[in-house]
Amino acid sequence: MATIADVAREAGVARSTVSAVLNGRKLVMPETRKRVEDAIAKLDYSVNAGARALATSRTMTIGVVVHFHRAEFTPALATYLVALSDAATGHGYSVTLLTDADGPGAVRRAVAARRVDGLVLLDVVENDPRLEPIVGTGFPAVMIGMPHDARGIDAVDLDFAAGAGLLVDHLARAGHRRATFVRWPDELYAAGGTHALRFAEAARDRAAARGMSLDEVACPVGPERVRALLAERLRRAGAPDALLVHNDAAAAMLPFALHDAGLRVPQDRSVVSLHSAELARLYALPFTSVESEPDAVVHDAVELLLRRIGAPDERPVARLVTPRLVRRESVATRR
Amino acid sequence: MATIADVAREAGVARSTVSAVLNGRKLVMPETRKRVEDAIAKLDYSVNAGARALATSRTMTIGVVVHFHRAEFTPALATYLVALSDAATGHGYSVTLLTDADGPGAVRRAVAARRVDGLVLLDVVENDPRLEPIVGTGFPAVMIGMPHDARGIDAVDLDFAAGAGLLVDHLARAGHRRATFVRWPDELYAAGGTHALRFAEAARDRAAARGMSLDEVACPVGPERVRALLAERLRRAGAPDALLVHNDAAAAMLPFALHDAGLRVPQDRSVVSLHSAELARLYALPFTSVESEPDAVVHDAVELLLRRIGAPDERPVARLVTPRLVRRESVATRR
DNA sequence: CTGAAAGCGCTTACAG
DNA sequence: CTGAAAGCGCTTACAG
Repeated sequence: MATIADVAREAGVARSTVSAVLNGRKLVMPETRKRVEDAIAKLDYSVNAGARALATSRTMTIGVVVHFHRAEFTPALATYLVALSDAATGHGYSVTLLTDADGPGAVRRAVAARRVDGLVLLDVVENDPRLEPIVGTGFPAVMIGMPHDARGIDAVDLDFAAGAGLLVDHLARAGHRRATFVRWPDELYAAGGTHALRFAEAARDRAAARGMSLDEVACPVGPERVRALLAERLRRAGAPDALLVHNDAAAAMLPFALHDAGLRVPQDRSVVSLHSAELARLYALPFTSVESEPDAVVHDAVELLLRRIGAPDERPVARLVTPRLVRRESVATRR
Repeated sequence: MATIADVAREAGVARSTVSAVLNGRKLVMPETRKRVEDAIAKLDYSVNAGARALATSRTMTIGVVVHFHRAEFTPALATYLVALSDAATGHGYSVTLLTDADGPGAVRRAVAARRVDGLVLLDVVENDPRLEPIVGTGFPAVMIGMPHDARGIDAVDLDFAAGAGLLVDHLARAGHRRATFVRWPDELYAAGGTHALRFAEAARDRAAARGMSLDEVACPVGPERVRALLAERLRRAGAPDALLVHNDAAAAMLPFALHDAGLRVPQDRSVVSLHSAELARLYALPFTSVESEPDAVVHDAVELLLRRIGAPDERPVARLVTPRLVRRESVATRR
């Protein structure tokens, strides 16, 4: 493998001159530059990333910290990882995966070994143990998720409250005065799933403001149980003819539960939902909905992180991604 | 951040002695070792991974190359990525993500910049363009997937032929003489999805050997279309009362198609399937099946890759992971 | 505008 | 068993 010394020799210049044309720092005579570029091409030279990192104290890599529970069951994770890698590559950064059964250990080791210039933490929840190693250190990091106390760390997330507002408004404008709010199980709210809390609070507030009443159903985990529960609720006499859904498992099973109950959308039931974009694709969900915005969220996260790497001492930032309503004709107008 | 020089000073020894206790290469007097270890603890010292990499020419990181098409639609990808990262971490390696809309570009750059010691290529297909940058270079790599021509690169995959054998045998032993073989669309076989080919060929051979006849149905893409097609085939007069499935979309929709057709499993239809483990969990599939073995496949891939990094010149290896039959009472005995 | 020198934080022969 | 020195492949002041 050719080194910068080989290139310098081939071009008949000093190594520092090669370095100068490599990273465009200094002005180099066009003719000299040409000689260097020819030598680089001839020798098929590439900068050794590790050597550059040692000299600059910049690894040009970011670590993405996957929540250890997340690995279990998550069609969305890959989308975020690939999007992160693409976004980072666009800025000349690499992405290294930080996973660990033991949670904060992977973060601590990566930071200590100076393997990464910054961190992206996926799916941050309240009191997330992965924050421990970096809180107070000023190490550049950005959370995807929005815990109540950001502890001085930058954060990006979809604006779940605004999403709830869009969906409730959509039902209200269609004339619905009552809706079943199919939501996550209570444990999730208790465990600090802040997106769930933000959605639920906003949904209740907006519904109240709109004079709409909400029947809440906390859905369990597991496709079969969800399907059975939903079918039972749908069949109940006097059930509202609109559904507001914030629960991926429920959204996925809802078409089948509706089928089980012999109900058509939108003729018999209007449905709106907030769920992950991957879920919508995987199950071809036919509902008017607000979807997660992995590309936008990741784009902002990388942008914030790189800014933070460049300016570690600026005030922490929280950024909410504006949700969009995707219309799919699952809401009928009521008189 | 403390350096090895700080530790040496603190312990009153030479840097090389610190290095020796760090990587246990040389014998160090117990008392000296203790002084060094105390200094390390006191200064909270960690080796700078980049500096070590420069000195040893070993980055201790492996690149995982994600097929650019895969990002689109794949609940299984995250499982493989997390499993890879866990397995690599267990051997002291990091994992960096190599994605690129332009396919081989990411591989070429990572190798040229000496960012990685080796590569894991996920979901390799026939004539995979990601192989181009490394074929013939001897750069350590292992494919997950088993193209017809391995081009000198190590490969690991589930033994799809053996999986087909297990499933056909299971139906045959239960007395079935005919089955509908629900398979992938023709395009997939044409495009070089070698797992599909290996399964199909083995299924036909084994069925013939068992005196079982197979009605083949190539399933299209898209949940709704799959569901409709399956329901139609299931209702047909004289349709076989057993199904052999190798198509994830079809497996996912089959419970619903059976429901649409008013058929019960196993009373009306026996079903066996080979599909991804993630799919089985996500949809709670109730079929006796052979599932992908992400943990075993990834374990073997990492093992082969590390061996290859240590011995670049040994002959290429192909390893098949033995499939297991998971019984779920979806097959009834016929007389 | 160009080049010689020092340094980034390690490891590894090689003397002692 | 321990230590001084050279080197890994870069970048960056600093002279010229």
